[in-house]
Amino acid sequence: MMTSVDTDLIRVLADPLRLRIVTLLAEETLCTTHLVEETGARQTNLSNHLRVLREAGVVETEPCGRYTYYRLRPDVIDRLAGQFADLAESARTAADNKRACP
Amino acid sequence: MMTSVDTDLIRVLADPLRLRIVTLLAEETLCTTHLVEETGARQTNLSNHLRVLREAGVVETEPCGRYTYYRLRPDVIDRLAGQFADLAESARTAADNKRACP
DNA sequence: CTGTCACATCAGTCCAAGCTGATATCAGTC
DNA sequence: GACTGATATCAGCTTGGACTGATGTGACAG
Repeated sequence: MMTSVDTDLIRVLADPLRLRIVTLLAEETLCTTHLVEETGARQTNLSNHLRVLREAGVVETEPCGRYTYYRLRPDVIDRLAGQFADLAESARTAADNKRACP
Repeated sequence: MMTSVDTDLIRVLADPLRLRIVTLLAEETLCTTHLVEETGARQTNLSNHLRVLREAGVVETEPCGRYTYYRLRPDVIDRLAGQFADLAESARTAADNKRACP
């Protein structure tokens, strides 16, 4: 069984600011203005990161007048958690597999 | 409750080659030579990545003569899986929290 | 329709980090 | 000791991607 983790998804979450955004969105649904306040990042920068998160399917948007709400998609995060759990489980099972030196 | 994920740890795992190494090590304990064969990467490159993984505590080494065995630490991966699971859980709970527009 | 505000896009800069070749180190073998 | 093979370290090159300022677009208020 070759448990593999979604590389692209991790890379998306590996940026400090993006992870901060995701953490904030795990608590409540916010729009860009709120995120600017919370993170202190420039609007342009934030907008770029939100685009990455959106294209990766990590967040979904809900337009509301001239505002845009961002919501975290729990299933995506859950899938990732599962992949890591499988990896850890696999490592535990194969703890004593040691390939012989060539 | 502010569930936070270890940024440094994710960044370490966000590299494709490093994630490949981790996946291989989840199946069996290997030494550098094996990893060179499996991944096709140069020895120097691999050694650099292994250093990063070692310093992050993701893998542990076991010298064996002139070989060095690398073993994955399941607890570290498990902790990460738990952090993501918490994040997803938090997002589910707070699904309807929507901060009002300013 | 005009101004303002929220948000996205574009073009350019800059730096962290991945990759490499050369070299060092250390363990076995002869 | 001399030699070979396994692994680590070093210095330099190069590139992806994060950040920014300027600008575009679209929605609401007046």
